[in-house]
Amino acid sequence: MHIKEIDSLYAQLAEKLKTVIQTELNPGDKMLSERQIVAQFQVSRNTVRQALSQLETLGYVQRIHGKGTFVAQTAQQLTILGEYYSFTEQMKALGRKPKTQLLTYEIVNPSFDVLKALQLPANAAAIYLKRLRLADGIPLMLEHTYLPAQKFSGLTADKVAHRPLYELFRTEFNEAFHFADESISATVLNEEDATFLVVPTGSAGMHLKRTTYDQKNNIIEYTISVARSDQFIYKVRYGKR
Amino acid sequence: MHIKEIDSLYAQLAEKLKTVIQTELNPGDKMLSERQIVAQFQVSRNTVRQALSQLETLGYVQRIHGKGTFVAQTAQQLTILGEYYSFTEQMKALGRKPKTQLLTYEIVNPSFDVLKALQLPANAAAIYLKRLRLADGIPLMLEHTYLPAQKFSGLTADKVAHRPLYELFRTEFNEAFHFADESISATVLNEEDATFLVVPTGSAGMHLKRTTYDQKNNIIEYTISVARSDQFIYKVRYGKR
DNA sequence: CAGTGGTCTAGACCACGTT
DNA sequence: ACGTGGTCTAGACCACTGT
Repeated sequence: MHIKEIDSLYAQLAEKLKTVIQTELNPGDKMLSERQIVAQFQVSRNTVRQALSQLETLGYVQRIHGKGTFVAQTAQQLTILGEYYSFTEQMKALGRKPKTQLLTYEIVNPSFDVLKALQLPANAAAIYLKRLRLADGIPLMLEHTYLPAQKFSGLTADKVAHRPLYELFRTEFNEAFHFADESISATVLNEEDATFLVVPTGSAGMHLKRTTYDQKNNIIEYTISVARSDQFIYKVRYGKR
Repeated sequence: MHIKEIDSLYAQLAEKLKTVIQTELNPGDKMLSERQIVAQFQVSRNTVRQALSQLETLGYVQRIHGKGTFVAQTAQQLTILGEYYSFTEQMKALGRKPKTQLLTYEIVNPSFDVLKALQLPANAAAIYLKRLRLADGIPLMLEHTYLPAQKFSGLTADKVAHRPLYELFRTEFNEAFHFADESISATVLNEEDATFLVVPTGSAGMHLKRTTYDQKNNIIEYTISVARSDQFIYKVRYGKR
């Protein structure tokens, strides 16, 4: 095996730079500037930028406008248990300072997909919440939550902004978490999501869609989340219980 | 909200092209060539290529060397249940033709991370399997599996190549799946993984790490998988059982 | 063969951060 | 003021796909 293709110039350059990074430099070190690489390797600056772009998307380097190119710090990823239902409690258990920003509170006529997920009739209203979850000030995930408006008619923006959702379910609506279905996929972050999560457009992210059921097997919540994949790992256990 | 920044030229161009794609074209349609865009929008070809690159990583278009740029087909993603333990059985249940290619069979002295995951002493050997999973001929995931060599000493390459691993566990070693821990994260695919999965380097992918336990709570398997995120969605259920 | 995307060059100016 | 990465240009050649 190990068939080596005749690579393009920038791919060769990226390989060379990768070697330099791994053998001579440490995380956080500043490396050669683009113009220094141009001079040293006798290639055009566009070629250098192609090589550096590849190294950046693969997570080897980080480029900062006006400062330079740096060997990437490998961030410590948080391990989040999938079945855990309270973000706030879980963050506290991990010794992190959780924060939830309520960005939007609206009564909406949801799209067909959302109606289907909530198993609501065509004209039903839903409460839409857009919330940003942070740990130690670092944005972790952006959540779009839809709740059946009829069932949770007393749920005001003020309440949502100051208390955990699952706590409100229990105390104000006598609804307890029974089980949840979650689907997980990976995507490249678009500009809007990337802006909220403070990462470059094109970074890897996780898409989580969760449907939560109460004790009577009614759907009480449908949440679509977009998460920074450099900041957390999702952990799941199968089988034993 | 909706603060609009003064974007770069290529970002503006990308936005214009996106509008054209969404209003005038259908998936699979061929769109303007790079040189046609250059002529029509009065920008340089590099700028056009920057815009198209962005649209490609965000999944709006697909560029094919020698043919042209096409509006992306949104692939039908397979829903894979996380707790299911046999790839082959699950694919059959979904009506897909599964195939597993055994790429590597080796007895190795695994790295520290793998030893730790398998809870083996420092000098222990492991069986290393590299397998590519396909459905209907499309590569889905690349699996790196490590098994404790002592426990599975009779497991030959020939057996592994022709029968499902969990079946061999049951029939030849009297080891049954009890439970598994799995961690899930998203990354951008590096060149090697992307080559096996037949997607462009830099596409989004999922990293799955699974530790499987038998009835006596001994670890019988540690598998690191890299999966194409355009081809499948991982589904998990919490709580009820 | 013509047309397409892929790579590469040499040079220019802009925007940002530090000194 | 200076050096950095970010954007943009105009032009060239290569590699691939179809006719």
